[in-house]
Amino acid sequence: MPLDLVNFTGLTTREAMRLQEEGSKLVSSKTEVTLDDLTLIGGTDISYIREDSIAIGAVVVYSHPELDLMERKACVVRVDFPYVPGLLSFRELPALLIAIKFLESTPQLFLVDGQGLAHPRFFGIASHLGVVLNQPTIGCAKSRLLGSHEEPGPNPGDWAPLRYKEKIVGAALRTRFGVKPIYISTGHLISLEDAIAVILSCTKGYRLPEPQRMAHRLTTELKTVFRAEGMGALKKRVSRINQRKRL
DNA sequence: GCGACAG
DNA sequence: ATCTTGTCGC
Repeated sequence: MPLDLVNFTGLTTREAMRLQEEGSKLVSSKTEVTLDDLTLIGGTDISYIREDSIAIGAVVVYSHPELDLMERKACVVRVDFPYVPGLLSFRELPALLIAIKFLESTPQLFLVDGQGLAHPRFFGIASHLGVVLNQPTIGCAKSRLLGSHEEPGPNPGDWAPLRYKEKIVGAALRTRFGVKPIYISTGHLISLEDAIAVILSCTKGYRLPEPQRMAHRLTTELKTVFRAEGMGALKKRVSRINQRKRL
């Protein structure tokens, strides 16, 4: 029986780590989509409400290189797996997959909040999502999970390799002058160099690339609806968003 | 044993 | 991630 990288119910941390070791063998760093062929790019994010037991997942699609918002989808789901450094995907992937299923368009590449290759077993959430979807993904994290690097230059585009166990697993990339760098690592079907180029191509003066910013904005917006009007209003809002084809 | 530790 | 007011800087 082939390994199940989607159903995590009842999974122990030991089994989860085992799945990551197996999953990492399926990762490819061969670029499948170059900047010229990239026309639709997706961004994902998750927020939590009710003591971390419920997640609000969101995915947005942007045109490239214009960077116009084309579509957005969301979902509200219970989360069972706790947050454990190194096992993030088992907690967040379910919500991301549900939101992505609602998409009508098909982005060629997804930006994921978290690491890809820059992971203890080289299978962070970006790699995990990429293998499950069999599509290119890039890990775009706001902080470091592991590895070391020198301080990248101060200008947008400057970056320094992130090293872990003698290997370059990612990059500390400066996307905005004088602001803390973000951590880029390959998820699946892309090289680090191309991943950096993609990130820079959709960054508009803010620390995070546009698809990521918008996904985060949507998730925060929905969380506000919950706190102000409750679960009923939140679910209605989500279903209303999911009915719209585009914006 | 101790510190680090994506979201 | 989440809990939170004011505050320093471009």
